[in-house]
Amino acid sequence: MNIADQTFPAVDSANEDRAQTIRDQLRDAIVDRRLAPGTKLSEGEVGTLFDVSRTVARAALQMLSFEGLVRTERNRGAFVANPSPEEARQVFASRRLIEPGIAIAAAGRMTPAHVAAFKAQLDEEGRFIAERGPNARRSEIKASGDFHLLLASVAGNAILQRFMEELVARSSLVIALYGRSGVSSCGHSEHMNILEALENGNSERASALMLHHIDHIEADLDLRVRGGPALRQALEF
Amino acid sequence: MNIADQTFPAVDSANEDRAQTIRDQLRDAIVDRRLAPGTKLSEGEVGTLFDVSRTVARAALQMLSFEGLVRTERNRGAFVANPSPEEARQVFASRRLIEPGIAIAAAGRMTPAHVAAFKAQLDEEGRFIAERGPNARRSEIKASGDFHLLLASVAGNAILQRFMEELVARSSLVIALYGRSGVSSCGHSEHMNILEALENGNSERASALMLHHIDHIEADLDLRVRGGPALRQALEF
DNA sequence: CTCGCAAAAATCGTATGCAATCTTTCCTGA
DNA sequence: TCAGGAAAGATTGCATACGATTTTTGCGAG
Repeated sequence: MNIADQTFPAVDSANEDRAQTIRDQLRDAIVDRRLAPGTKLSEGEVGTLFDVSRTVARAALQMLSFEGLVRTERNRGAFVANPSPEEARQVFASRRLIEPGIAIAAAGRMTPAHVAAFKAQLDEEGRFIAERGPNARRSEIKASGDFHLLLASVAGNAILQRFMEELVARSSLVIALYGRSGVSSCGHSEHMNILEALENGNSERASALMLHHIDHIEADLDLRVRGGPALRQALEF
Repeated sequence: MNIADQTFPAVDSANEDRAQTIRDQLRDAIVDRRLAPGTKLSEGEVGTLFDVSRTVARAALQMLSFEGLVRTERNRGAFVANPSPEEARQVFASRRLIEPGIAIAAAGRMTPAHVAAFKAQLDEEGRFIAERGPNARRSEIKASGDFHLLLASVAGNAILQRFMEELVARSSLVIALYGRSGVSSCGHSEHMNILEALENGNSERASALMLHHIDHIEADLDLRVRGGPALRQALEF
C-alpha cells in the first residue's frame, strides 16, 4: 500500500492550523488501517497530496511521531509505526493504569447530556458490528476507540485526555496488527455495562469493569512473534 | 526576564538532531526557572542564540508545545507556559493515577545497579537541600524530579516513562509558580522511604508511599487564584 | 546470469525569502 | 493632554532553494 493511493478530503477549514488538519487526516487513515504499518510517508508526497509545502507536511509528520503513530529515521523519512509485541504490551499496561481512574473520575461527572452522547455512540458501535464487510471492521475498531475517548473527555482532565488519545490510537494500530478476531462484539456489551455503571454513579464498578474490559481486549491479541521481528522490520512490514 | 539574557552551552554533539538538543536545553531552562513563565520565546531569538535557522528553532518550540511547557498562539509566537491552578490540579491528578502503578512495576524490577543509582540520586538531592542559596532551590526541584524520572525508567515502560517526563517537567513549573516553601526536605525523606520499600520488593508499600508523597507535594501548593486569572494572563505573568 | 560499484535520482535537513499578521510608534484632531 | 488611527517595524506562516545523505539504476567484470 502506498500513500499515493489514498484520497483525502480537501482542507476547507483553512483558518485553523493546516498542519494539524493534515495530522488528523493521516491519523484517521492510520487508525483505520487505510495506511498499513510500515508505509513510507515521504514529506514530498504528503505535501503534494494535501497541496501544501514540505514545511507543513513535515510539521504534521513530526506531530504524529510524537504520538508514536509514525516512526522517523534521520535522513530516511517517516513510516507508519509498526509496534512490536513489547510495545503493544506497554500500551495496554499504560491503559490498565490510567483508564480505571478515568472511569472513576467520569462516574462523578456524568450529566444527562453525557449519557445521551454515550447512547448515541454505542448505537453507532452496534450498527458497525451488525454490518459485515471489509471496512465495517475498520469502523468498528474506530467506534470502539471513540467510546474510550468519549469517556476520557467526560473525566475532565485535559492531560489525561491527551494521553488517552495517544493510547487509543496506538491500540487501534496494535489491534489491527495483532487482533485475532471477534472480541469486538463482546467488547460492545462490555461498553454497555460500563455505561450502566456510570449512569448509576457506581464508580467502583465502572472502574472494575473497565479493567476487565482492557484485559479482554489484550487477551484477544496474538502477541507471539512470528518470523522474528528483525525480518519483519527488515522487510518494512 | 528575557530569553536573550540566557546563555546556553554550545551544541557540540552535532551529529544528532539539533532541534532535539535545543529542546532539551530550553526545557532545562524552563524547569530550572531560568526562563520565567510567560517569557516570550521568539523563533528568531532562539535561532540566533543557538546559531541555527528559524526552521530548527521552530521545530524545537513545537516539541515543547506538545509537552505543554510552552504555549503557542497563532501569529503571535511561543511563550513559556503559565499553568493555571486548574492545570496544576490536573497535573497532580494525573500523577496520582500513574505513579503508584509505576512504583509497583519498578518494585518488581529493581536490581543492585538500580539501587546504587537511586542512592547516588538521593545523595545529590540531600546535598542541594543542605546548600542554601538562590539556585540551590532550583537544583533541589530538579533533583527531586529526577528521582521520579529514575523510578519511571526502572519501571520499564517507555510510554509511561514519556508521560512521566512530561508530568514531572510540568510539575516543576507548577511548584515554581505555586510552591509555598519547604516540603522539599520532607519530600527527601519520603523519597528515601520509597526507595527502602522498593529495595525490599514491597510494592504495595512503595505504591502507598508514593501516593502520599504526591499528596504532600500538592498540599504544599497554594492554588488559590490571586488577582483573577484573566488579569494575570492579560499581563503575561 | 549475478555481483559489485559508480552515477543518477530521490529524499531529507536546513537556510532564506516573501507575504500576512501582529505590535509599536507617532502623528493629528479634539 | 489624550484618544484614535495610520504607518513603520517586528514576527510569524509558509514556500522554495540548495547542499547532504540515502536509495535506485545502470553497466561492466567475472
